[in-house]
Amino acid sequence: MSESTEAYLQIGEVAERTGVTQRTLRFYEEKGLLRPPSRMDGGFRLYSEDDVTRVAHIRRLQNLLGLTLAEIKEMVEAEEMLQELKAQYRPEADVSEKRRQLHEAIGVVTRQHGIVSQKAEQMSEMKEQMEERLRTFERWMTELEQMERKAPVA
Amino acid sequence: MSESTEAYLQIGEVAERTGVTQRTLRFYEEKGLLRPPSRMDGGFRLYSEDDVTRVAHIRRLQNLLGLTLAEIKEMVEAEEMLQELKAQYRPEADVSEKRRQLHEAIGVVTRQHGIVSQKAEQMSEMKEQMEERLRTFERWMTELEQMERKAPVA
DNA sequence: AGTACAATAACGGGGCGTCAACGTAT
DNA sequence: GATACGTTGACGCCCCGTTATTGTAC
Repeated sequence: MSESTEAYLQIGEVAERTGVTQRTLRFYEEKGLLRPPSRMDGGFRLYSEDDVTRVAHIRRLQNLLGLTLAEIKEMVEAEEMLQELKAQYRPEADVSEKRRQLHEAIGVVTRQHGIVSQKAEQMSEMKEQMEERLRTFERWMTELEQMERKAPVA
Repeated sequence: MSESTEAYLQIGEVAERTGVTQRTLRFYEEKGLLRPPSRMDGGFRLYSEDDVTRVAHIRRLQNLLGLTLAEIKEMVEAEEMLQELKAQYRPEADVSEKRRQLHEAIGVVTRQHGIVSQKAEQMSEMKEQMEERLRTFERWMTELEQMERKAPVA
């Protein structure tokens, strides 16, 4: 169904598309957040579309949830297990082992979901507060303008 | 109306109540995020309830919005201007100067509000995604359990 | 033979954690 | 005089940004 044998990206393109620097991509690799990509003969890194997705995911976990790279690494590893799980879906292998892995993955995502829910709630609180403050400011501004009308500057 | 002349807190109590370390409190002071508190004769820092509020505010800006301390400092300074503004509300002083300050404060809060809105939206997207993933996992789990029923382990 | 892009190595900075050595006393 | 709490350094870690130097070619 899908064609195009050359979906490979160099580090610069990945950087551009994900909004991180090349340095960051190499750093993530060094820390085990990204699997070492394949290389060209000259040593240039060749990334896949999957890698782009991964980076985007990592960034959301960092920016939105404020997780450390160590925490993110755990999650990323759990996701890899799922990849395996999906890949070996046919070969029935050890079913109880699969159950164990799946259970762990559910745990990870459930924890993530808890964090997101909590943060989302705090966010809306904060948003409300800010909106109220803005309304107050606008009132003050109006009052100040009326003062200027009654007692002009000079 | 309010009594109790001694609402003063030592650094340890502030740390406990705000959930940051003493190191962090001293660091914020060093960086100008907290005004240097008063001191006892021996040199111990004495914080006010206001300081506790400030710290909580700073932390929300850090954790929820992911702002840098430099950015937070700007905001904190804008808030101080507002304190003045409120305090000098009677003394009519330079009205156009007040307008300028108020205008700036409105700008700051508006920017904050923009960030919050955007993040809140991304949050709910993420939450949805996670909920869908969880549903998928549960389905898989059910399937696995059925497989075990048909072909028991040993 | 020049340009664009990539590779590794190394130093630097923000935001604290973590001693160490020493002074105070809610 | 022992205990809990506080003070100022100073060094270290994490997550990269930023050169600098050298090699490769989607």
